[in-house]
Amino acid sequence: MSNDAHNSRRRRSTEQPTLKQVADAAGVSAITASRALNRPDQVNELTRARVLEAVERLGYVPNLVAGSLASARSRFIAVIVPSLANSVFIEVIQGLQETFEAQGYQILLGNTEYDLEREYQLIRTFLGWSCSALVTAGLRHNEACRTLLANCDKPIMEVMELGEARDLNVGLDHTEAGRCMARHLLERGHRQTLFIGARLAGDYRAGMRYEGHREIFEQAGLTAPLLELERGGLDAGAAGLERALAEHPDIGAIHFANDDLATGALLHAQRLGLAVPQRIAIAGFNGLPIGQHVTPRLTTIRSPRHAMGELAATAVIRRLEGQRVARRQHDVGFELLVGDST
Amino acid sequence: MSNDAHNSRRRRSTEQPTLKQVADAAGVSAITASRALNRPDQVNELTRARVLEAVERLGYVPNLVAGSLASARSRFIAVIVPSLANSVFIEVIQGLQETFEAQGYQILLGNTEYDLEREYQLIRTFLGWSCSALVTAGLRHNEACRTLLANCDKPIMEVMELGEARDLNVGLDHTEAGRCMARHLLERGHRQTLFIGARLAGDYRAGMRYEGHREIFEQAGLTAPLLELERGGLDAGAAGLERALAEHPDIGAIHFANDDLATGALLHAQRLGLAVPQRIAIAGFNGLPIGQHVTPRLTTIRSPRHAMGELAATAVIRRLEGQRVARRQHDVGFELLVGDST
DNA sequence: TACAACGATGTTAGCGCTAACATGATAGCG
DNA sequence: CGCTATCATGTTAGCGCTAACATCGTTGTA
Repeated sequence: MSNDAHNSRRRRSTEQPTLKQVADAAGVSAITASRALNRPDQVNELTRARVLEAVERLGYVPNLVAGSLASARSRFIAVIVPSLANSVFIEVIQGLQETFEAQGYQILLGNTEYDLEREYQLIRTFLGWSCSALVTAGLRHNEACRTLLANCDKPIMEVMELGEARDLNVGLDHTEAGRCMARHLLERGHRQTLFIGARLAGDYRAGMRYEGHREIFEQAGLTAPLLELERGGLDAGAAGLERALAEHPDIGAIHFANDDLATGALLHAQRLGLAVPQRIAIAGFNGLPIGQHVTPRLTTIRSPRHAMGELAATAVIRRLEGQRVARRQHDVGFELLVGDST
Repeated sequence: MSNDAHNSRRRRSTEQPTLKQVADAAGVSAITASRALNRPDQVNELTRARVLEAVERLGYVPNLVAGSLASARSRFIAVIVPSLANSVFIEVIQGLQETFEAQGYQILLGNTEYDLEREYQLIRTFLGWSCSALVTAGLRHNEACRTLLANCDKPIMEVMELGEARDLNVGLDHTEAGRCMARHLLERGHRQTLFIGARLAGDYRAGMRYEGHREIFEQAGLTAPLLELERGGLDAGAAGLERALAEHPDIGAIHFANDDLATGALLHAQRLGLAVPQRIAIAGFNGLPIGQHVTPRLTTIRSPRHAMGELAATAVIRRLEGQRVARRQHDVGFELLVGDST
């Protein structure tokens, strides 16, 4: 005995009401109910009111999966970053999220852990979710990933750095940032300097800053040695300072790849009783708040990371809405914050 | 003239190959191809090899939207946090993400900005995506949200704090943490103390810590005034210190709601030439690395946030796989880190 | 008055995949 | 040898929604 019209092969799992039920309750067809919810201007105001009332009464929650399948569009934006441990990416994500969510897009966040193969897998997954657009941190991808991106007609936004982007690009010139800090150190009279970074294979943008740094010092006829650490963070910065003093006793300034390292070193110098910048000058990158609170204030470079996220999202949204994007490439620039540590 | 069998109402948008095409290329039916990809043990090894070869050759990317609709299951886990600006949530998210992604689940991240109405909207959206489970930070939700959660048969995990959870719960007792620090301050001989927090309506867990703090001091016959700031962060901590000294000149110790505020205050005290802890003792909460790098080291409470995420994810996964979850409620505890600032 | 133009709504046919059931071949066993 | 159990694969019928086309009344216009 079937208690239903045709229970031959039913498999509705949840008892959630469907759009059809809402439509029946409102006395309209399913498509009208759909339009009432998604294209309000295409239905009569009274009809819409009845549909909304039925939605409310039945506690209808639209099945977005079905909607995406039918329309071949989801309102997902894939966002792929190499790390969540680094606050830099968090700030960009925040800018992206605020802007996208305000327009009704949902972010799908992927974390590659600096692994390009994982990036490929993530992009595959996200494409499988018919995401509307892709935002990735960085311009470097592996072969498979480049193929996937090339064969995909969705907007692709590459953020953080500037360069030969596939499609849209919002970022800053890291090589130039490295040059900028190097020039500052030179101006301050530092001749014996060291660049300290961590895991530069992954954080290749730090490597680019080192290249800029080296360029300037070599132009001045000076060497610019590099010290690469196994890990990042405050502890690593402190350890890096120790190693620097041991391996390069005559060093006068250290250009750190980021503020975490630099702050760790600066606070450690305090503990060691080393005068900063007299005995050793310290510079960072990122312009994190902590750098402006330590004494002496850290010399660093600040980039508009939140704005970078907003600008990137805005450009993607314009593209998705079929509008022209004014600039495919946008340099957000950076700002040298001269503190008292150099 | 149709160049296709029946182009009456075609609307395939992308030219992405479908599972059917893969199946044809491999000489099997669609369902076999599906099984080859999703239930490898249910198909013959050779058949599977042929399917995988076809997948590779055609560059097939599974349409996860269609799969989810058909199976009424997605591999999404909704994760809802009140803020991304606070590194505390980031660490929990990292723990969640690592664990979930390792099991093939994708995180859908929502940010409520401490707004319970936004939380409701996010949960609606995520349910619309047929997420497999929901992880939310905190036990407080608004009426609509509670209804939604009550009528939803998916695993629900509430993290960060312990209490009357709807389903699963992993967290720590914030009231007890507040008591713990208060006892420490009492032991150190501090009688005139002040609790400083920011935006406690949103960060109600800080409010719970204050309640614990007050309880202990009132039991000792002492008052425990509260100073609430408009904003958080290092700057706010510095400003809070100034206000505390102005409004409570006889104060000997400040219990800050978190390490950001405490560190800001501690570094500002340095600049002001105030001896910490002799003139003013400072305590925080969270156990952030920076607190262990400043001089004097910050007294604080560390909670295992990364582990909290891992444990939460593990429990949810067990539930999803139909296994029994040993403990519906799990207290991850906390640890008093006695520094030199108290 | 006839006809186009438009607005509001409905009908039909999928989107690409998988659950449920069906089938057929092979193995195991008394 | 007939029976059931098991494995590998196929057929059918949706999942819940929306695109595309169709319909029907109402207006405006020559």
